[in-house]
Amino acid sequence: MKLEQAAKQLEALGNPTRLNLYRTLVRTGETGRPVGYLQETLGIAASTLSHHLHRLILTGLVTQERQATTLICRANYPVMNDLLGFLADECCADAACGPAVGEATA
Amino acid sequence: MKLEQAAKQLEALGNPTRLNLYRTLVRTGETGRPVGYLQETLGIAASTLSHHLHRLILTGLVTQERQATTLICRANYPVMNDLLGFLADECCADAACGPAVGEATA
DNA sequence: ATACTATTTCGACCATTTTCGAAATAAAGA
DNA sequence: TCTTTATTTCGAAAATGGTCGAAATAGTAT
Repeated sequence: MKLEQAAKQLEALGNPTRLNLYRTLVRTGETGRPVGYLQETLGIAASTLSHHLHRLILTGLVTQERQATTLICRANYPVMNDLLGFLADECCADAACGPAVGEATA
Repeated sequence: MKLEQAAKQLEALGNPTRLNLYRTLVRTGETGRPVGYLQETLGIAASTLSHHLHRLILTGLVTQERQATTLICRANYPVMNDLLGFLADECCADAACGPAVGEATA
């Protein structure tokens, strides 16, 4: 994965409101949640939520699907996994993360 | 891990310059790198680097140790692991994440 | 003390972010 | 069509971020 893209995704998650929002969606699972539900749950202005949602969608971390008048939001798990993979590759290339990390020496 | 703290760390990594810097340190391993080396490698102003370094240090992702006149910077692997664990927990707690990335048991 | 090297802090500038309420749009129903 | 519900876009204000060069500081050696 490209560093630029990873940075964008990390930045998207690097805001408490968005991380909370994203966590809600991740925990929800494939069924997803309507925007309105998220707005009530998070207790922020609809326009603010829309803005954050947009940012998450731009990075690919979240997807939306319309069902009648409501928009269902879902966490995009594969994208999350790619991002985790990027971080893990940088950190745990050698799987020696737990103990210490004698990585590049070998 | 607290959401606020995770958000701060993600935000710290969510900037291309800092992510690049952090990646360099992660790949370097326990030996670490002097600030001056990083400055040359990344090709940014010393003051800019210092600013970014400071942010990474504040979140705990990077540590510094003085050796004579030079400061050695190192990635703080345990902190990275905690962050990965937080993300993995949120993602793979019970949802169907394709390939498991980091076993959050760490 | 003086000088030298390595790094940080300061002061500034411009760009981006976060947030809100008001207004606009989208979809479906009466 | 006209309403109602759900959500986004617009406009704007305050806060934060990223960058640099110049000046200040920390540490060591002479």
